[in-house]
Amino acid sequence: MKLLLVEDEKQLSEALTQLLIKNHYSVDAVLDGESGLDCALTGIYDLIVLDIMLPKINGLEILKELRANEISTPVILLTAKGETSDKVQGLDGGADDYLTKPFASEELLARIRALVRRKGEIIPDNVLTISDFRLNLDTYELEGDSGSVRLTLKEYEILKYFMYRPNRAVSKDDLIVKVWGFDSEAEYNNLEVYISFLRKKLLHVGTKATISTLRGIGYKMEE
Amino acid sequence: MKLLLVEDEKQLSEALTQLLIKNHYSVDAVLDGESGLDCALTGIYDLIVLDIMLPKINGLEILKELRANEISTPVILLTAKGETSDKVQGLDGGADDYLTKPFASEELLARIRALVRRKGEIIPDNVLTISDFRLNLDTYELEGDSGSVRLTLKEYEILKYFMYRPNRAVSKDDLIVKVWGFDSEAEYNNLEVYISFLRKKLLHVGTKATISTLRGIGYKMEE
DNA sequence: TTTAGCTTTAAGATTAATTTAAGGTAAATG
DNA sequence: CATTTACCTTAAATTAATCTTAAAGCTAAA
Repeated sequence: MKLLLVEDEKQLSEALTQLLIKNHYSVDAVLDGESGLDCALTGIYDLIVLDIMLPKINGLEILKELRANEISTPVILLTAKGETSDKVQGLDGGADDYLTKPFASEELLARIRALVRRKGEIIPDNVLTISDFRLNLDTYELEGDSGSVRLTLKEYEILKYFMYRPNRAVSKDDLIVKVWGFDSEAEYNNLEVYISFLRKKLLHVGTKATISTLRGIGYKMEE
Repeated sequence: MKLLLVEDEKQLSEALTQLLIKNHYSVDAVLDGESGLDCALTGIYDLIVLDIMLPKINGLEILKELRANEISTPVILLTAKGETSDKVQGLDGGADDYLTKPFASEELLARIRALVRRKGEIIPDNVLTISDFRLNLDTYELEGDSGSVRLTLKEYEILKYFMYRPNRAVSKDDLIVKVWGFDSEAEYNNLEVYISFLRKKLLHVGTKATISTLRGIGYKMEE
């Protein structure tokens, strides 16, 4: 998680940098608006902490420029006490949150956490996760610790069905109805072939999860 | 979790209501199609169990009306035996699942769980409990204080039969009919072998419950 | 039309559940 | 007490379900 800190008061900048590093963020700190804008425009940051009062270019202009360039990195503005108009302008200009100096470290950390989280919610990652592997619903890819594979449509649908019901017995009939349709002529063997394919792919991406067979009952995905 | 039950056979309706309440669902039951549609249109239910043959408005029409009003509450249709065209129409019309009468309670519960789960909620496993051990109906596992074991299909069915009748005598003939089917050629010895298997597994998971033999009568599971 | 990639079919191999069978144990009977 | 009968337990045999692979069949895109 990479943060950009744009703050000209050297002492405060260093203190915040220390604080953020201690909390496992990777931090780039710059001391004036011009450098701030340059860095911010790269778009590589997960979040920007931006002071408003800055030499050369002020924070609000940076923010405006950023949004004009369609960079949607979340921004927390730091404003001096009482400057309510800054706050309004800032939020109107696309800031995600603001903090009035002086503030408690915990306050800043909490807001950073909230924004980083919110970002995750705005762009919901369409991924189902079970133990040590993931099924990416957007790309039809099965992702594990030692790689990822494309799944075909049938493989995907079968695995998805399992992933909604981890550690539960699933009957072949139910699976066939869900994947091939209720009026399909698909035989058990069709499903069995795909289970075989899936097991290979699960192995290939290096997950510990397995599809175990329950003879006469069906299958069960075990984490 | 709020369910709507639309079923005109009063006896069945009441039986199902009891069953669902026992399984911790909150249930509204109505006896004709008109009321059914009114209730369903409120959209407050998490799932609807809908009979097809109904007075006033039939189930398929209710379903159609619902979907036309963009109400996407999951629907399980109840259909009389053999009415395949109903089934086809129903699933085409936006039903999520269907069940042919007569059906086992467990079957209905399982399908409700499956549909509700699809909405992303976590549903606890369905488990039968007797004194100090449990039969997990979703995983086919026997769970005790000192571990759990997989049961095979026959073991599972026999144990389930006992657990629905704790401390009661059970005849061998009944068990054989239930597990092997009424026209099976299974000998008493077949059952006896499985009782032996089960006793071992019960011991293994560390329960105090036992299956005692009643000479000339059958067996009894004692807590 | 050709091609590539899925899906289905089919057949033989494998494996685990189930059944059979046989020898032993304990309860009931007389 | 002897004997019958029901039941238990184990291991081997059988059966049926499932696995796996390869090839054939499809379908949509090039």
